[in-house]
Amino acid sequence: MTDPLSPVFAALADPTRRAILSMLLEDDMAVTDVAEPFQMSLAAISKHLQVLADARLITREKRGRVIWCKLDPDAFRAASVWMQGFGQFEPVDLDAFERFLETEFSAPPED
Amino acid sequence: MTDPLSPVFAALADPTRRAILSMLLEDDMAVTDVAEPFQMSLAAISKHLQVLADARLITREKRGRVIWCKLDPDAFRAASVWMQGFGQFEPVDLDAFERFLETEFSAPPED
DNA sequence: GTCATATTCAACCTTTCGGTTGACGATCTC
DNA sequence: GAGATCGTCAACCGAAAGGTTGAATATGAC
Repeated sequence: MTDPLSPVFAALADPTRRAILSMLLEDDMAVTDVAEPFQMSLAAISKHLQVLADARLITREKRGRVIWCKLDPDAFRAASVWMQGFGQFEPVDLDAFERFLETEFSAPPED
Repeated sequence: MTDPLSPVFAALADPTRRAILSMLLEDDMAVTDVAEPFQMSLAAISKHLQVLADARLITREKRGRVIWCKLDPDAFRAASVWMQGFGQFEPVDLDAFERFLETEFSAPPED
């Protein structure tokens, strides 16, 4: 079953994991540092990070004996897009937004 | 614990519940009609609807012996706003999006 | 090589989740 | 009132979630 959305929302359903994501918004972090503010075992945090990685909300990269965790925006975007389908009955003109996105993505990057 | 986000994401984590929400996007529905396309008992669907209602993603209103379910946009919006905090480091040109929103909201509707 | 550090693995426990079935209360129809 | 329909409740079940502890595995420092 290829349902990428379920693991994303399931991962976001836990306040500890959302807190971790907020921390990672500031900066990439090592596992031990992620665990520090929480009153639970390192193994528990390690599991939470695994859940986040399975949902592709974060990536982990090993450098030396330290594993660095960083946010991965892709899964956020997919979930966000799905949710915005339910924003349709709010004031933003979605057709206009789509036209905006099209020009936004098709335009050659300037520098 | 007042954590409104956790039940919302937990509710969205189940594909059956997301399918129900998509159906409600079309129109308000009675519980029996919601259950019809699914291969599970009415009681199971009833539980799913309870979860969605607890998360305030839907509201239910009893008229006669029929209970009508309808989407409630507020919880969607709250979750969507939270997620957009993590979309900020994505490639979409946010400044351009803001300009888009501004014209979108300030321009008098043309026809 | 030895010792400390960083992280995961494995086994376990308790609680929650998602489903079932059968009985029940309300409501409409006749 | 009798009978069908709408929806929930209650009890149960197996699987998954979220935590613990203790051992294991890499790696870095000396």
